[in-house]
Amino acid sequence: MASQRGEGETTATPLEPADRERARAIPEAAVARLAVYLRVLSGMADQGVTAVSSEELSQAAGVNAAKLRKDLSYIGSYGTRGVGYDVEVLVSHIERILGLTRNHSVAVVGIGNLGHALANYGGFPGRGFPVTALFDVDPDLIGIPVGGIPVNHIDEITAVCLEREVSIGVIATPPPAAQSVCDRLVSAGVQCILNFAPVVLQVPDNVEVRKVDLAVEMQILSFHVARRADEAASVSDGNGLGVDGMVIRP
Amino acid sequence: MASQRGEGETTATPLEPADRERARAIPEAAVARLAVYLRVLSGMADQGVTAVSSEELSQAAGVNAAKLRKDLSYIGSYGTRGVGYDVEVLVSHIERILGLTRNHSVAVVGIGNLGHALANYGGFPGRGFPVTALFDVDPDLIGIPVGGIPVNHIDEITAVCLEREVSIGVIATPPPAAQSVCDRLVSAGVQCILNFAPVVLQVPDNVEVRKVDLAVEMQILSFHVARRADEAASVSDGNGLGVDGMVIRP
DNA sequence: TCGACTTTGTGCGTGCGTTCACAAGCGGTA
DNA sequence: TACCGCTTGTGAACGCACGCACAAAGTCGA
Repeated sequence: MASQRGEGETTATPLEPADRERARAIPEAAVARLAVYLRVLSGMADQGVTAVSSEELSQAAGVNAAKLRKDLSYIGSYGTRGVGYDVEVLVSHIERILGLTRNHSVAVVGIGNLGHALANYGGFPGRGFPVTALFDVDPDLIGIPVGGIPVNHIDEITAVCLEREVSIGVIATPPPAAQSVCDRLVSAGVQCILNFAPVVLQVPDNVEVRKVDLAVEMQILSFHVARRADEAASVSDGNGLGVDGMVIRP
Repeated sequence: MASQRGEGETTATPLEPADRERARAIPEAAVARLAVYLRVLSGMADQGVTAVSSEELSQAAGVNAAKLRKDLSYIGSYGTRGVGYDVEVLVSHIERILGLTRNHSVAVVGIGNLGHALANYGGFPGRGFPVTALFDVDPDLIGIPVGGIPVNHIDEITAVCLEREVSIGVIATPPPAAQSVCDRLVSAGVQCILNFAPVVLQVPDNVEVRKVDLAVEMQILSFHVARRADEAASVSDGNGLGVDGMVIRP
């Protein structure tokens, strides 16, 4: 982590002070949507589309057109009134704001089913996220290359992360190991963590954690299944009476 | 597997009308947190803890205590003032609200790296989500069991989903196939979809979609890396010190 | 050059979700 | 039984984000 930004020359495009100001003010929700816009725009660019209106783009991204324009306004005014947005221009500005002009070296910890899948994505979806280090505790895995990267023992995490300038750590371990792995990543200077383990991680303030929690996602869906089923039931059973005779539906 | 929910008598515990009313009013964000509370509580129950205060529970779940109490109040008043909550009671009420008293049969479409990983979880984290069907287009995969379930051809999706009463579809296909798979799931009567493909799915209003988007997650982290780097840069124009006094430039 | 049309950028009202703060309620204790 | 301390449950204030609606600003055709 120490020399992530090289001295003198850096591969990353630094943000203009005006943009810094902006970046600080972008709502988290808008950042997530910007990433979606970026993907849609990239797809359009690949198909030779050069210009797009907020209406078209918003529809492709599945959001409200006004919201999209507001989101884009957070990063500056790069549209042309009466015409729309230049796809290339928008792509490059979103990439810049999202920090995608620099490479983010990724380490995956826990090479089980999920870890394998993640490692094999190799250079994550959307590029710019090369997986450069893999870790596990299983002696049978150490040294075996997965997706082209040999697996290191987890004890080497600090040294390897520093050496390869890992900026994002992905935790794909069993739940009991997650917090300990997290602590090690943090002490190796990793400030951004993507956590697949169903555990609430405790981290210092200066570390950013995003969690991907399958169980929670499934349970949210389950909630909706149940809600739907109950709505259907309450329509079909037809008495509209609550537990103690209280009328729920007027 | 065909008779997961018997005809006539259902294994699912129906919600009382009073709870139905409540379930409808629970904010989406709160539902997600309830799932987290549930996991923490289950862990506590396994360790023999029988009672817990909102303060303890909120800390373990990584949220504000007041928010936790409000979240719990959405599902009813099951705490004891001056004491706290009974773990078992809370677990069973959250399970009921989230619809976890019934089994939710899951189909995974796209048996690549990720699909394999998902299928092998076998009965999803937290139980209650048995994977009962797998689909792919690759002829080499058809019939091969993964995690105990043989892979079906995707053309059989409607028949198999209906037969096995699939209520949740998981899309783990390459992006170009996702929308088509989604359409097929919907026409097979699946109303809840968990989408891992980096595509914005278009679905009818009565279908619930949750998406897990690795690229977006990585890019959000990237944004934070960039923001941090810029903050450090704007601070360090002289002292070379980072946020917590750590030397960024040796 | 002018006018009509199109689309952006944004000020503002609205609604939802979070947080605060306190009254209500319960168990323990004298 | 009456009091005390603790914790819940929730009313109310706050803040953020969404969406509307419109002015500003640009293009295109005449």
